[in-house]
Amino acid sequence: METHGLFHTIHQLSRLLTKLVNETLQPFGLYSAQWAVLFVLKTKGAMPQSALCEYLAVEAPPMTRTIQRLAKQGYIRQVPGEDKRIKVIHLTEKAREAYPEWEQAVLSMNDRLLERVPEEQRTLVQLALYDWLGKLKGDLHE
Amino acid sequence: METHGLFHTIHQLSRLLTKLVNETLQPFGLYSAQWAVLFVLKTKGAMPQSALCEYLAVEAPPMTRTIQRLAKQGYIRQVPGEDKRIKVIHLTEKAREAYPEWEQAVLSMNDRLLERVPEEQRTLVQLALYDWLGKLKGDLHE
DNA sequence: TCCAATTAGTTACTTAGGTAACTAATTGTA
DNA sequence: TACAATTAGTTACCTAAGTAACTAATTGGA
Repeated sequence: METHGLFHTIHQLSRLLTKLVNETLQPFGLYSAQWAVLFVLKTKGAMPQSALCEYLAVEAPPMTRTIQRLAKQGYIRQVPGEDKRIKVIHLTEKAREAYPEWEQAVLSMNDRLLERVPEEQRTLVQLALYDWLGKLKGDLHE
Repeated sequence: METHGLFHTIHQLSRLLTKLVNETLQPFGLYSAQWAVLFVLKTKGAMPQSALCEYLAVEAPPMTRTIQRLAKQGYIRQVPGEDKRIKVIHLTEKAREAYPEWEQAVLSMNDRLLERVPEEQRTLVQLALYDWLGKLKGDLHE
């Protein structure tokens, strides 16, 4: 198991986790990319679209699409900022009402996914990956 | 940094790694999904398309597409098996000739990506993730 | 033996992400 | 101040992976 093994494992994990979250959210008509946005808005409050991109480390075009779908579903509002280029994204009342149910489903799924990983190991892996990601992103901008 | 953090980190890593490999392979007109197939064929030898799917943990339709593109580029041949449903995928001579150059580029990129991660930590994370992935896949089939 | 069930692969359509090229608004500078 | 450069967001088109529904070949059971 050399470098290929690690990369392949990460890709597989990423795909599998997305798939399981999608299954969890299916009853609510949501997909993982939409959930990520809703979660950030609920946790951090309303923010410009560009801030959502930065926070989720996603380029602008996919964010535009996700935002547009959420708007169509009535879960967010796009409020023009005083800088007229900016769209500030707000959760709607409809989203705030439904949110606890979504969150409950996702959190209990997450717990189920992680219950087989010992707490200590989990933290260790998390820190190591986070650190590695940071270094990689740092390398890119130099 | 709770469960969301870990999942988000894994997704970001996966996307970033794919992106960097794609950049590495761009001069050769290859993409990461194609490289994965070429690597397996070179390492394990010719095999049916279904075996490639299983090995790379990818569903049949994306594999069909990748195979078709590789065939169009002249890097693989699809040889009908004695069971006429099966297509056995072989590397062509053209692919074998170019392979060392591809491999050199990818391996040196991989080394560069991992050079900032201490050897010991790397092994530890690799084993932990591999173990976790195995448990998750096990849970699915029960 | 013959027909139902399974298997290998394909086709059509979906989510999710990326880059390049664009528009409109704003900022900075000669 | 006027115009160039930058920024926010969109549009068009790309890779990559997924599901559902299909065809063709093979296997197994009544």
